[in-house]
Amino acid sequence: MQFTKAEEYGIFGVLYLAEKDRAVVTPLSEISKAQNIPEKFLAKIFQSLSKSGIIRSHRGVRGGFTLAKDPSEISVKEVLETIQGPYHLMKCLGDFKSCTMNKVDFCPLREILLIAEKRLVSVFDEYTLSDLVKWEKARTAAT
Amino acid sequence: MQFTKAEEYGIFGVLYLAEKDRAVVTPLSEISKAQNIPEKFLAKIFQSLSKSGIIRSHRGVRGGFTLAKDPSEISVKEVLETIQGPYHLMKCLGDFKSCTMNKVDFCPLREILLIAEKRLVSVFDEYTLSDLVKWEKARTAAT
DNA sequence: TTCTTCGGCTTTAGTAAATTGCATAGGAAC
DNA sequence: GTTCCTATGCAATTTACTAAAGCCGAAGAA
Ligand code: SF4
Ligand code: SF4
Repeated sequence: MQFTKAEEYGIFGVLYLAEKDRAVVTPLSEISKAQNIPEKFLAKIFQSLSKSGIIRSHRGVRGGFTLAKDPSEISVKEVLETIQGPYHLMKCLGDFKSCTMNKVDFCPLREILLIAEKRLVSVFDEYTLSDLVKWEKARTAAT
Repeated sequence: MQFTKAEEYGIFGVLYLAEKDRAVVTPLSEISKAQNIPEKFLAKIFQSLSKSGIIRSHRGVRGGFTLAKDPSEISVKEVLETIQGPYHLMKCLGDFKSCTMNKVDFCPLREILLIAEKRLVSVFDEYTLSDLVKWEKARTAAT
């Protein structure tokens, strides 16, 4: 529900890959060091990302990770949801049954949360990793 | 950052008041019982709401709470932010200095979070308590 | 004075996030 | 095929925050 370290780390992890050539295999240790992320934590995150087909893993000597698709085809939403599951402002938004109070039939708060969440998630769906990389490059070029 | 019980309880608490005539003084015990909220928890929430001028407290025998303004003048955002402080998807959005990684100059993730948060909060700013009451009444009338 | 209801503070319990550790498996290099 | 490197998988820990309860004091109507 909230923005968590895992998500932040995940984004920066894939972003690091997105900034390189897709063919370059990058070990976890390098990413972890470059982005200041606890290595084991990033490992767990990358495991999920690998399973869901966003990145590809390569074991053995000189192994590591590469992006599985082009950065322009990976939405921010995709990355975030892979890491922490569907983003919900409150559990009941995914399933009305999980309402903690006993609003079995109707809940005005839920209505407004649905609207809010829809707008929120749409932002993450609109942007891709290549957008982020673009912004960063534009910024460093400007200075 | 996340939607918390306190916020949910707070909304339902004021909503209970909003459904009544503004002149009626309602004790915490009644609200707590009607909405299934731990009384002491609700007490703490109402304390903040009282301080920020959303509701008014009345002590002594037959005391309790009333709304300080008309429901149509109380935005959902106002209530939520009173309870848990400014809503931020990540701390750095309020203050760049509180960045946990060392992105001192620029951060692409922050850019996208700013956009997302703006859209999210705008929803809560658009609706007032009277909107929620209206929805509820429309619903109960329909069934 | 008395009883009721809010006010403010402290403490406890519960839950989830953040991090670390270790033993295993796959695979390149030689 | 041996060796070394790097990911994989699971368990355990620490930390942080949420949720809730408790206690005593203050205000105020009856
Ligand atoms: S009371 Fe409303 S907002 Fe809360 S969990 Fe139930 S449906 Fe969701
Ligand atoms: S790295 Fe970016 S998103 Fe994360 S705290 Fe710093 S500014 Fe915010």
